[in-house]
Amino acid sequence: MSKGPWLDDDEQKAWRSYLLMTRTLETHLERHLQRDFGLSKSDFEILVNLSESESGRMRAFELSRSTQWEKSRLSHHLTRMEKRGLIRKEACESRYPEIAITEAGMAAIKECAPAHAARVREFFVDVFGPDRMTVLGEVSDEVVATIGKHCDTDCPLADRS
Amino acid sequence: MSKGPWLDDDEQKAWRSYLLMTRTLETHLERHLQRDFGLSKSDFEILVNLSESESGRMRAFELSRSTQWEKSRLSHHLTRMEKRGLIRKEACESRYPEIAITEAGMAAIKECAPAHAARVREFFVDVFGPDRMTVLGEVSDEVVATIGKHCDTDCPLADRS
DNA sequence: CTCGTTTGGTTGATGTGTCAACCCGACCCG
DNA sequence: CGGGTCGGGTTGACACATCAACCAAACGAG
Repeated sequence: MSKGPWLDDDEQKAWRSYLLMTRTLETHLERHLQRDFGLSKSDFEILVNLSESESGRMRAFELSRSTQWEKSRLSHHLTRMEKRGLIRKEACESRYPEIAITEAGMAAIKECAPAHAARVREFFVDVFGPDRMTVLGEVSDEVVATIGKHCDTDCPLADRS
Repeated sequence: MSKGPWLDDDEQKAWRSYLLMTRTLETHLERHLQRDFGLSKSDFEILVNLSESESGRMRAFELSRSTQWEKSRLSHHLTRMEKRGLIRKEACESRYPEIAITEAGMAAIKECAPAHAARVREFFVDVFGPDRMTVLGEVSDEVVATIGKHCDTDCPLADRS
């Protein structure tokens, strides 16, 4: 702000390095997941959430909250995942279906999680090292908080679920 | 490596903070671009590259190299952008068409670039501050290099253009 | 009670990304 | 000359994301 909107050369350079890094890392992890286990990043995210819940079942809006996905995206993706046998929508007493992870879904995530974690460690965590990793965690939270503060009063990023 | 594949609690926490940050920042910037200027992140990336070239025209494979996109994605997106009048594919002497930015495309990016840069500054660069930003740039390059090294000998991430 | 609003969720249209297949000219090797 | 194969690019089918519209039950105020 003190320096106007534009980025100076150093800032540009660092920003573009960051952009390249996030893209490279993301595509690398995603391709690995896809080609070795047939799971997309989205599949993985859903399965992680379900498998970390006690009962292996959650309501759709809980998933929506924890993944930050739009409800329609979630709905579409869940029907696709159901078709592939990774989850099941099962009716329960109170009107809305619960989303349950299937045996196949559980097996899939148990199989790929260690390899995925190993890649995250090898290509990211270990490259940063403990100190820089700690700093990254802190500053990430700050960035999220800053955007959140701005959006509370300005734009509807907080998902109109 | 010394610690096995799994992430410990601190690492998990930092990693998830990072994931949340990248997603939040990306969707925020993208929504802003879309709603205020009608441009997607992809449009923006193409237009930046073209507008930064001297002549305002590039061959498709140059764009492919600098954006790191697959050729088919690029081809599809360019035809869509041409339909919207942001670019033009024009024949030149040597067999392949050149991609040229149009007046409309130039106008679009000139209009949105300052606001975009301002948001990057406000929500990211200024939150990091100069020191942490410098470190981020360095470590980003290291991560990219690490992944690149691994993929040279192992998997075809380097786009089989 | 009834009407309006909120909440949880689905649907369809459309835009975008990915994969595999293909096209075609150039270049190389026999 | 004849056939690889490589580089640059297009195409079609499909998976995925986004947006707006819709639906039905629940809630709240008049």
